Amino acid sequence: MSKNILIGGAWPYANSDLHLGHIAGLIPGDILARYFRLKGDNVMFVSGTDCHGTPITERAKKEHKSPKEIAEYYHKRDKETLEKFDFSYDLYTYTDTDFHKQETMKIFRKIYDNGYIYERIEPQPYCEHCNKFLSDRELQITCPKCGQITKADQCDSCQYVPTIEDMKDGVCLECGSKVVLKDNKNLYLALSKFQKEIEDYVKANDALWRVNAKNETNKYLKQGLVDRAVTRDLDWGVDIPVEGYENKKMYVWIEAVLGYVTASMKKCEELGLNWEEFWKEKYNPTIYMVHGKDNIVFHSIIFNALLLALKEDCHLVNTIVSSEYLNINDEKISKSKGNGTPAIELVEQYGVDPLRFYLINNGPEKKDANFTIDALIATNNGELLNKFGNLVNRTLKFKDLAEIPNGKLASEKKKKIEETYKAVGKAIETLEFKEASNIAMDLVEIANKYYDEQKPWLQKKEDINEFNNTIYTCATIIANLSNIFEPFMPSACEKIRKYLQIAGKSWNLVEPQAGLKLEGIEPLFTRM
RNA sequence: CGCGGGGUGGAGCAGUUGGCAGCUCGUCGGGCUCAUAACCCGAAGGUCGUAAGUUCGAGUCUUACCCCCGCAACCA
Repeated sequence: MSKNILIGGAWPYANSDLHLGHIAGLIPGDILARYFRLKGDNVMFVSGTDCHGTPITERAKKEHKSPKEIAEYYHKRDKETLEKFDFSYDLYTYTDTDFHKQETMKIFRKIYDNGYIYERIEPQPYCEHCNKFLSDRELQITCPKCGQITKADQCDSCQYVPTIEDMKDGVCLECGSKVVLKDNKNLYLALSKFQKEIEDYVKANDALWRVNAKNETNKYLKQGLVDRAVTRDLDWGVDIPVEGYENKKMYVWIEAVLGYVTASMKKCEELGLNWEEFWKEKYNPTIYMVHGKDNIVFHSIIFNALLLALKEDCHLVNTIVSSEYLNINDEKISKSKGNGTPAIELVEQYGVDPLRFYLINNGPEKKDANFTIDALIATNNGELLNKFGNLVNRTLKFKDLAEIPNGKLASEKKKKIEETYKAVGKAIETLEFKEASNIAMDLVEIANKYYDEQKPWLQKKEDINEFNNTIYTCATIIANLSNIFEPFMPSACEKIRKYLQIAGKSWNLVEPQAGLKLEGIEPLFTRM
């Protein structure tokens, strides 16, 4: 009975390299995707690069490039980074494709026709010199509360959020001219109409959500959902499929979040599948959204509201998988501190498995976590190499051992393996990834203990049958570790499968072939 | 009364519905030699930030207080 499972990884924004914090927040998605595939479920794991929005146009202007050039550069770079981290996306696309733009426009139009997107005319700061309406962040005002000069989205020093009245004396950040207030029309998404439905939905689904996801979402619900403008006065983005809005673009969060839908449509189209299996109520899919804590409300509230507004029997997001933040050397990752080393450089230097395992085992699952190179080295040498790598090596490269002996799997170890599948699976399904990796590692320790108790180096001289059983049992444990660790460290698992000629991956007990020649066994991990 | 996160053996952390305080590393002692000097066994080390309360029982619930961290922009 395979289930339809849609997993959406947050869309990286195309204006800087991905750093380790991004990877830490996205890795749970890959764990889920790999695990459910092993279980035989019908998985669709999608993401892509978010190409639109003001920060990219600002950056393009500064570098005398087009927004498209910036977006394409970072899309390529992010895609390569994610591949090097072994992310198993079914499709990693970007929002500037014609397909995405066409489909999001269709969805937008449907929501408009359904009456959940409506026009509102209201005064907005306008720069007569630049000849354009200014967004809050393009406007400079004197804060009426504390008197400081600040951008108009929020006061830099006292956090006050300016009203439209406060903006009438502002100046354009770009040219310094004083602005005027002028009527502008924008389209608004009627979030307020979904207050009740989203409240009920959250109550019914949040059992597995992290505390941060519940709190953030409830904070907004408690304040009452406020309608949000979904059009922007920009020239870079997705067009508005409504008459009279030819010179505006779609609010980036609206179309970016719809990327989960368009990407799975695209992939299903390529494969000749029906995308509705992952999104429509009648197919009973399970939907996971994976991202950092600052993305929560866009997925728990706005995205769900869009799905509701479509009125097409869409299934809502079941589970929000929201990570906390990763600090580097006890400091927040920031460009000004220069500690946001591009993740791609780290993975090239230290290898994918150690970084993945570290981020899973010590990552920001429930609270902010810290990353240091020393801790990475300790995890690599102590946990991975000394325990896991050594188990593989001492078994498969036992002195003068040429092939997997014809032995018998110790029954209590067989039981242990089966229990481990169950326990790791349960931990993954309840989003306890740190716990899951610990349980998996316990099996490694059990195997090392068993090895020492059996003393195969003595058995080999004294009782060859016992020796065969010991090595066969350990080889079987190793074979199953290649399944159990697959969601965490796919590269190392691939190596094991190659050594033991395990054909398929699965979430069931496998046994290696007795008589298999043991050749070309290389260490799984390298000492740092 | 701005918001949020956190204080658990030397370090880093786990403790989900209250029920004998756990894990990894480090330290000390022992065993083994198959293995990338890796592995295994044992030991020391904590009044769980402070105080009061609820309870047969509190790291876990309540209240007060103390301390640490983040909160312009870049930024998950």
